[in-house]
Amino acid sequence: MPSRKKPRPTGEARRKQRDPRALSLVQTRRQHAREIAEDYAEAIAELIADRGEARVVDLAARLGVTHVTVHRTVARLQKAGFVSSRPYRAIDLTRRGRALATTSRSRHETVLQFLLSLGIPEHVANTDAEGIEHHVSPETLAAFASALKKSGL
Amino acid sequence: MPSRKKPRPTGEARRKQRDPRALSLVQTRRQHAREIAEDYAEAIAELIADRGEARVVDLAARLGVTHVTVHRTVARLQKAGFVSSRPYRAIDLTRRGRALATTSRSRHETVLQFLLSLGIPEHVANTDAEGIEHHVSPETLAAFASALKKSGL
DNA sequence: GTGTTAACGTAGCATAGGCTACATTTTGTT
DNA sequence: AACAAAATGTAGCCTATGCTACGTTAACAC
Ligand SMILES: [Mn+2]
Ligand SMILES: [Mn+2]
Ligand SMILES: [Mn+2]
Ligand SMILES: [Mn+2]
Repeated sequence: MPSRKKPRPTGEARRKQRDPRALSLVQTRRQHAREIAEDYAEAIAELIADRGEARVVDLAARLGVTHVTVHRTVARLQKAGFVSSRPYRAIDLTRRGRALATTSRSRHETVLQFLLSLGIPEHVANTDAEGIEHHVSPETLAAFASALKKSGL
Repeated sequence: MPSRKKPRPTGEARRKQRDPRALSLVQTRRQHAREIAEDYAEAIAELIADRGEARVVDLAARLGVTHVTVHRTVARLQKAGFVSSRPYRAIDLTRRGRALATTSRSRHETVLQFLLSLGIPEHVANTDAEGIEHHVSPETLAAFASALKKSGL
């Protein structure tokens, strides 16, 4: 038996061994932290493409929250480097924001098409895809795309 | 042109027409609100099955959070009627909690098996399933189960 | 039985992300 | 130019969910 002398660290560092499955839950929480950035980036890019600009009210209507929530969130996303905005002006994506929008949109579309290919009704597939998209690893995304290609033939 | 006289309601009730797609995002947020209850119920049921009881520390290790977070969350779940607990004692599921655990566990398992059937590596499938499970409608769940049955033959 | 320690609980802090109510600015109409 | 309305911003509230630090209780070893 090893003679451990070191006074164990305080706080949560010791404790019962962390279950390895906990990593999946931690990862899921990280994905949730990124989820809003992804949905906003997608929505902003879409609004700019469809109407030339993305306004706070448009985002609010698109995302189902109040303009106040959008305002605060945009400020946070700006601090995080995804968007740029000035008072009373339309919202723009930074280079990083555009990159996020592109990959998110593509992944969202793949997930949606995959669900539709399983025969899920459109309305349901839309909602499920909105949630699922943020939890799909590159591996799973590739598997979805590949299954889609096969079924699409 | 209709002569509208009514002073529009204050607050956010008027505003630009809400995009119908916003409903999906609202639904996704609702699912997130339920997610922790589902994961806790699953974990508690599992611990009880595996070790006879579910302790705060075990849940913390299983879920990847501190015991403090577990403590507070359990209190909230108790208020919501999913668990019962008393100071310094093990945590129990109520009837409702057991029902939630059962359906959550089953859905989780279906999602996981479906991903595995697509050839996703186990480690990745575990993590993806952990996030995806909470966003799978009954329709999609049925489609997964059905695809699984076919592939399983 | 006493002492140590693990488990549990509490206090207090932070961030994210919802909201309403109200203030300000911009924009469009006359 | 002036007014009305829409858009945007600000103040302040709430809940959920994470954390560290520290106090208290229960369990176990001797
Ligand atoms: Mn989404
Ligand atoms: Mn689960
Ligand atoms: Mn989960
Ligand atoms: Mn999610």
